[in-house]
Amino acid sequence: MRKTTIEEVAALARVSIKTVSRVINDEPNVRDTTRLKVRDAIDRLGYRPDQSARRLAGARSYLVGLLYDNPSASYVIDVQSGVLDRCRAENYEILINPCDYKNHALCAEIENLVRHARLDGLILTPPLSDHQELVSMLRKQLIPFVMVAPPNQSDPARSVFTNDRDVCREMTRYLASLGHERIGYIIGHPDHGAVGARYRGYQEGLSGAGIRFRKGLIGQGYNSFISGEEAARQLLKRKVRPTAIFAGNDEMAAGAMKAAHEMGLTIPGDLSVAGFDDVPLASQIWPSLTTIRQPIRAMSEKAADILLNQIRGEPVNGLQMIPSVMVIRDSTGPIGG
Amino acid sequence: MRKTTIEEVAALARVSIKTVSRVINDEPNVRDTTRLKVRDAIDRLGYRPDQSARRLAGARSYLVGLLYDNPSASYVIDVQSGVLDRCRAENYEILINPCDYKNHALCAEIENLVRHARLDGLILTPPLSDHQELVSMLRKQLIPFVMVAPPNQSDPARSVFTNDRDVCREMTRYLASLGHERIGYIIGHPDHGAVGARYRGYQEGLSGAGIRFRKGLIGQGYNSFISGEEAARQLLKRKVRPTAIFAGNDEMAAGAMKAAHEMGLTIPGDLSVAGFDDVPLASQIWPSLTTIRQPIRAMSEKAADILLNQIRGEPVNGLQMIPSVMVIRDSTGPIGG
DNA sequence: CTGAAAGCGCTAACAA
DNA sequence: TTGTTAGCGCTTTCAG
Repeated sequence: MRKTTIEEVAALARVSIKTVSRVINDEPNVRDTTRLKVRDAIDRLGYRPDQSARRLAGARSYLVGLLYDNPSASYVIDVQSGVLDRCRAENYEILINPCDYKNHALCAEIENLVRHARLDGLILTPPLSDHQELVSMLRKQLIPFVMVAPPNQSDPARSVFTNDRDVCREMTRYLASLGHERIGYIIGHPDHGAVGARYRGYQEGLSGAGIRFRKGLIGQGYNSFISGEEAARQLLKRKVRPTAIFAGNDEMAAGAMKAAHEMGLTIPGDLSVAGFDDVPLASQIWPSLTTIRQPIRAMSEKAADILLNQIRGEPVNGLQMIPSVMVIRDSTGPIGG
Repeated sequence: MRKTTIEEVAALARVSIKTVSRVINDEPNVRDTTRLKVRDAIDRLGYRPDQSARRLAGARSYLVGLLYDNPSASYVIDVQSGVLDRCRAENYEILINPCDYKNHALCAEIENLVRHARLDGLILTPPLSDHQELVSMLRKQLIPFVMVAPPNQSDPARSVFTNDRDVCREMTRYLASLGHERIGYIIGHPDHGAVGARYRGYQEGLSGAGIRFRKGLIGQGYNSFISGEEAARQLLKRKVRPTAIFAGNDEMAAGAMKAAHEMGLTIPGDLSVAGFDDVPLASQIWPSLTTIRQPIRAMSEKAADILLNQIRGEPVNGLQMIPSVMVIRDSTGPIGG
């Protein structure tokens, strides 16, 4: 069974192929009755336009690139499925493209990729959304793009945010409400844009609860398990050790838990631990991790929406913010509990 | 800067476009000197053929589909990156396609996908490699495909294996060598083909160590954390409880660890636990999990190789087996240790 | 509002 | 061993 082509649709609908093309592309200047007739023929034949032919003939490629350099597999999978859903629904394909954000030639490579694969647009996820050089290049080249969780709100029309800061403030206050006063914090990788917002949320949470900020309770991590473990070990070795540790992501929180275990501390009895992201790990360690669920899938769907609109030249509505929510599990509890 | 086309290459090399086409496609019947001349022109111009045009004109699409329905994000990401590497190197693109293996219309959908996207071939990962209906459909339709870790060796030319059974035997004997005699086993999801081989390896390991197989030490899981937790809880409630538990994957092993912790058992003091896969979780829980590292990336690269060869009609060499290896960490130790 | 004709950049026959 | 000529299925002019 051969694929049905635009000609067969045109024949069945008794119009020219150009009219069919107009209908396919939602172009104006087609009488409603004609449009209906064509739509009907399309349905009856199960016709779907050939992407290669459209790409070759037209200006658009119906292809968007998805750029990522994220060590968290579950993050990437969530982003992919969100974007896939949206794009397939609109007959766009996605080109997944793992990157190395430290690669000095990254900009050139991406520019090349866009040109060669004729990408209609790009979706950037952290830490690529934080890559200033890349972002300015795209702006300069007028390449449509959208950023998931960029570090600031300077380009809201091309961004999807979550409320890192608010929810971190909330988490800190929650820990305080359990009686904790020495609440440590492990900062994430400095190259990661959301890191600042989360840290600020923590600080605000402290002051909101009337707790003094202490530099000595802050550790620097790099988003990895091992970095969290090391940072926590330092914090826990102090004379006045924290009774709670809030880490900038779940991997570091898990590392902190390991450090605590190895030092003979029980969780949450001697130490409460909280993370951020709600990766699968969070519910698979013991005790299960109190954390913050980031709406990754919803954010990526929204990002795809924005990008497709942008590509079509349609207006993009206001600030896109999808809230993260706290998930309280077993790794946090009342002080001395 | 417009993209350079085959015509410009032909002009520079002073040959016809057909000759350039022959060189691009590694076709025979081109004099070596001509081939060199053309290659040189291609390099000088930085020419790369337009995929859409090739797809439209030719029989091949330079597109392969990657099918998966796997809850483990790290597994999928590893497969993707292995396949991507190989395919991009050969100028093939991949179409990632999450599936639902329980969907009754799956076969029809895949058939449709192949036809509509004009896929040159398909890579199946578990549990899709175990989907008999799908596999026979592909065979019948003469659609090139390759299976990662299929349930049996009935079609070695289209398969990449690992030595599940051998390495599970080895792990079981390792546990026995630590003094364990009551070694429990949690079976994975029955729909998953590798499950049988792993279980058999366990049984062989027992008899190899001179330990009697006891039905009462076997639990049925479904590859998920929670199923492992429940199965382990049953096993540990028995009057003569196991001193070691070997689970068919890491998630279930983590679930078993949770059950043990909640029952007040220490690991590995009271209970040794081992898993399979070496997902990131394995090194991020406490104590870190003794497990078996599956060479997912290497297997998928090999799978891509096999598929591309098959597509080109080149011969496929013998049985492809890439061994898994044991990774001993802290969740296993001498009995009563 | 609709249609005819000219490509997009390449591969597939077929000729030479 | 090489070149010529038709398309592949669609979008884009440009004319009606």
